[in-house]
Amino acid sequence: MTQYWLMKSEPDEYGWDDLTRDGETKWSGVRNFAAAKNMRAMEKGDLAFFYHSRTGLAVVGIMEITRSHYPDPSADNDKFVLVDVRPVKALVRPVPLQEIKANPKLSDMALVKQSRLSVSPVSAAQWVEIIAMAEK
DNA sequence: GCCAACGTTGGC
DNA sequence: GCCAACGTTGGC
Repeated sequence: MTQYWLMKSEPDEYGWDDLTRDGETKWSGVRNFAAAKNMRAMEKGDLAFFYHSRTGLAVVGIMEITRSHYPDPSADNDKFVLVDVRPVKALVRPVPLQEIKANPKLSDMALVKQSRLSVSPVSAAQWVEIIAMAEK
């Protein structure tokens, strides 16, 4: 069963355009236990939204997890992991945080409830809802 | 750029 | 093991 996720990055640091240019990237730099736990739960083939934080504030694209978690060589212990991701496609229209917050169907999203969590789970219903919003 | 929220660290 | 201090994130 495919699981769904949402992963944040600041577009100034590493944005959707960088990912599409690279074709694939290692999702690194996560130093938060809750986020790392979510990364450990990811499986190859899972899908994830790419969210632009700070200066973008919108869900912009869809990624696929191409490699499940493995140790982060830049971490000084084994608590933190990496996954590999590739871009699947950009959303027809980016879905802004404002609209997500305004949508009662999405009020339970970790993105809304726990804004600082950089890697969070998305339910199938939430996933479908955001795709629908992008196609409006 | 500011600051609130919250996760982590470290002294006790 | 608790909790105050500190650091980081991310919306505004």
